[in-house]
Amino acid sequence: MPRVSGLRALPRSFYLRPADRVARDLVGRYLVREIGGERLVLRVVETEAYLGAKDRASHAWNGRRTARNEALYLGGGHAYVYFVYGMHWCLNAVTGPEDHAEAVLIRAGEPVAGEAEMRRRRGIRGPARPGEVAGGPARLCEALGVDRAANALPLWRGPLRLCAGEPAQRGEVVVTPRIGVDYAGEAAGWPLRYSLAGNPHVSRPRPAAR
DNA sequence: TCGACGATCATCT
DNA sequence: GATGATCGTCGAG
Repeated sequence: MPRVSGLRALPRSFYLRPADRVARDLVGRYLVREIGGERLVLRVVETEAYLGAKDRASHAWNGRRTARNEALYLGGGHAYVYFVYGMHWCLNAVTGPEDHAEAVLIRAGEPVAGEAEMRRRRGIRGPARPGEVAGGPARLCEALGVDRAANALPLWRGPLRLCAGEPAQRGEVVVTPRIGVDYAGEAAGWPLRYSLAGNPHVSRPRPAAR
């Protein structure tokens, strides 16, 4: 398990860059969740960038703006949490200037602190296999108790925040197409998924086996 | 071990 | 009325 040293929240300026840059830079950082008197910490091992209006896989494709995705337009550093498939929540960090609607989907994390509580929230009894606790965007949200209530929260402070810590080295990050966006035409092939090479907590490691 | 499929519902057409 | 930025289960090999 990685060491945690001085969890300082990333400043708001960290997010005021294009989503692909932020997505790459978030790998290896820490996601801290304060809930129910517990501190839960994950090391981010997998992210995906969504590029807003020009990106067919994005909820903001073609300028779409609805009550559901309103948080995407808040500007860099805010959380965008949405509900999918009738039962799952997914967490994004909005990036770039207000109204650009770019974001980074946090897809997987490695438990660093509070793993027992995360297992409890996930309904896992006994030891968890690698990736079982937070290997996947919906699993990650369930483990951290992230749902609609976390939508639009600021990530640079408060009960849900992204913190510094050693970012991943250049050669440690694998870049591949995004997961589950086959419907998105050309955008489906864009290399916007970033994961820690060989890390067992990454979701769906099989297609990215290289 | 792997692929197929059903669950389940907010959101949009 | 259709469709997901998913996951767990089940059956086949």
